[in-house]
Amino acid sequence: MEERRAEEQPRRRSDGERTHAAILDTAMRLASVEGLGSLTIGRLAKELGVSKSGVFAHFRSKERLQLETLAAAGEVFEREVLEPGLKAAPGLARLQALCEAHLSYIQRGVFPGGCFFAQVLAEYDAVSGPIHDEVADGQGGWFGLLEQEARTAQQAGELAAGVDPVQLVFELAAPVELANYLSVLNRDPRFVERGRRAVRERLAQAATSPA
Amino acid sequence: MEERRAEEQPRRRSDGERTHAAILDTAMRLASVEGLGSLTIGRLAKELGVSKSGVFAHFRSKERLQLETLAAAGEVFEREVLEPGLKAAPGLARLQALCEAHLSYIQRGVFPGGCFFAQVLAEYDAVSGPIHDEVADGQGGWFGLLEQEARTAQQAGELAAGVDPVQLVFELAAPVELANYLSVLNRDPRFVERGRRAVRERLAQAATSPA
DNA sequence: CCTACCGATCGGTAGG
DNA sequence: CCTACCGATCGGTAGG
Repeated sequence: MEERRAEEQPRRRSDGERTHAAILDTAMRLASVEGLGSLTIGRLAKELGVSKSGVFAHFRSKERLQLETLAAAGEVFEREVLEPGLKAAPGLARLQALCEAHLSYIQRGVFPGGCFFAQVLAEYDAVSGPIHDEVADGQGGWFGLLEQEARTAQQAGELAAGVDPVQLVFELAAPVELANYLSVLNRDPRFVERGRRAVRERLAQAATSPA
Repeated sequence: MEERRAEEQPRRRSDGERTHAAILDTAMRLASVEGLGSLTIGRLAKELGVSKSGVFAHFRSKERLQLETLAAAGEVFEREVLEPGLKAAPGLARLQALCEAHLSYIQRGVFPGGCFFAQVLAEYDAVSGPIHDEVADGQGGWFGLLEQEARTAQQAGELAAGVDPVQLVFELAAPVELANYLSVLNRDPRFVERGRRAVRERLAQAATSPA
């Protein structure tokens, strides 16, 4: 028997699921600014106007809250960076599109504190534990994807034979990363433009024909 | 009347000054790993085997402790990066030496969590206040120094006339920054080598004669 | 989802 | 530098 839900469409998700998602949404915004370690259950509760144990019940430990927040930010990254970037054709075009999507996501201020993963990377790079490991995995996956596109580009003759794909990806990701930190630090989007220029010039230099 | 101090040389500094310096030393190490915001007076006290108020008395507020820790880290940076880098002749040689000194300081693990300023940059880029402002000033000063050397190099004909000194410094600093984060994240010094290679190649490309 | 509570720790103060 | 203390907040639990 089908239930009639015409008037209730926005409620296909249960209230509990919607609250859960709302908590994670606030948690992502807070953590992008102040860090995942500064997230506190009480602070989130106040921000959302619910009781502390009301928030706690959704996660059962602070670490699970942190890990779920990280996973939720991963979904945002996929939607805002991977999805638009992957629309480009494999190879050089896609490599450039992924870098540009990353820069655009920084420039648009998808997270108020800049790139969520740049924040937690710096925060957990020297701290062992499950968050460190998740961040390292995510970072490795992102670079791996870029390297794959660089190899595809090279096999297609779009990149010079002498180019090292791993080194190239390092040199493309570096200005994007710095653009994020400096644009947030100085509240100046011109740093994103510097990153964009660096990426374009590095790609043009590695390409077999002028871009 | 001169006091005889032959046996007491290491005590030219008073006990209070030595304790103060010892607290800051521990604070720098802790903050480079866990962040300046995670510094707590109680934690420092335990680490040093003194009472909480014993530590507190040296700084009178947490913010002063943080700002003094930041200033102490600045002195380390001057000693470990600026001083060796500035020994090189002004211009291209010095620009390269400053980048190399920065990479070496990362690779040597002067701070256990990697570059102290990379840590606090990411931590405070989106958080307003005196720490943010100090970090922004320090970052601006460092880039300004590098840009000055780039201009000197260009005026001396060591860099091509078409090179934008500000953009060049951005593109030199970016791989150093990423090298820091990735070498710490993956506990793998080969990322420092990637940064070094990127800096060398970028400088060689900007130079008027092959390096 | 709530109130009420636990022990631990926070930054900071008083008084010595 | 110490002990002793303050109110606030932490993560988490009990019981509903």
